Amino acid sequence: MPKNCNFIEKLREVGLRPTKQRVNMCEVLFNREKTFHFTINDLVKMISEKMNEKISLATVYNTVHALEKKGYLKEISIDSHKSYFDTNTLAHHHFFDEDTHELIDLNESDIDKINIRKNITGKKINSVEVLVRVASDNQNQK
Amino acid sequence: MPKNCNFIEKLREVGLRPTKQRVNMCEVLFNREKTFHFTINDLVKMISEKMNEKISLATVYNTVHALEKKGYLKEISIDSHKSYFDTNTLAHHHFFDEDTHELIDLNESDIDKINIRKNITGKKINSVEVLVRVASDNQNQK
DNA sequence: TCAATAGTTTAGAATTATTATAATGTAGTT
DNA sequence: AACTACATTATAATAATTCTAAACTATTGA
Repeated sequence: MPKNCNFIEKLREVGLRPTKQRVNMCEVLFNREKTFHFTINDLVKMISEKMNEKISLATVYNTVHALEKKGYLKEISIDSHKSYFDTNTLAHHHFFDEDTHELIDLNESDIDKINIRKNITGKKINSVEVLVRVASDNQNQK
Repeated sequence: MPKNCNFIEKLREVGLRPTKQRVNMCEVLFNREKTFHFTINDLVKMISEKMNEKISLATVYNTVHALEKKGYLKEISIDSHKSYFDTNTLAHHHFFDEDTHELIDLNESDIDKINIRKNITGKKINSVEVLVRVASDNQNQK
């Protein structure tokens, strides 16, 4: 979604009612230069601050899942203990910093095209994603 | 770990007391031809059957984590709702079948060597792993 | 061999993340 | 304005995992 667009119309277009909570969530998520990664808890805090009032945790879960279903968010499974979401919904690769638990996008140009030689009969490939785990140079692997 | 080895000695070598529960867990996990993937619940069932008595869920969690820390198991994060473990502890790639939630290992030869062109100062690469999501050919992506 | 002790197992309680529920509220339509 | 369908909310329920403290067991060394 482009910067400074009207999220009321965007939401309506995809069949989601543009409630106060949803519009605020969209502004927090999409009204920015670069895509980013977040957890549900991060998002609750950010929206509550923006709105200057509480938002129900259940609403954030519901709305995140609604946006995910419409293709505006993507869930990232990296750490089994936390669920991350990404506003970059294209298939892409990540660095995961094992020290800070920070997630960093890799550009297409940072990695060679990946060719999968095996295929499974009756199954098609939906996505191919690489996870590069990194950690501080002067300490051992966790 | 090779087939039919004595897990009592193996456990002792890495500093884990060879208790009845741990030896049984090792036999379930490592006394087989091929590496495999499992969840904690799968494992509780398998060990209980093998022992012909109940094993505490807490013990399975403790022991899986002890084996993981010693490098005999590896956690795989694919599905944020379930935690999978793998007896193949080498960095390797996977197919994930989105229909059945089955996890299939990819051989080294099934995929070209991956070259990461970007690097982060002060960080070293610990692993590079590819996840290929597949689904039935005649249905849309989940 | 046998007691001391340090690590282990256990059932159940606690915690955490997520989903369900049901009452209240609100957007869109007439 | 009023109806209706969908949303939001606080709270309860559920599920996965971790914690706790008492009972147990493998190891050590007298």
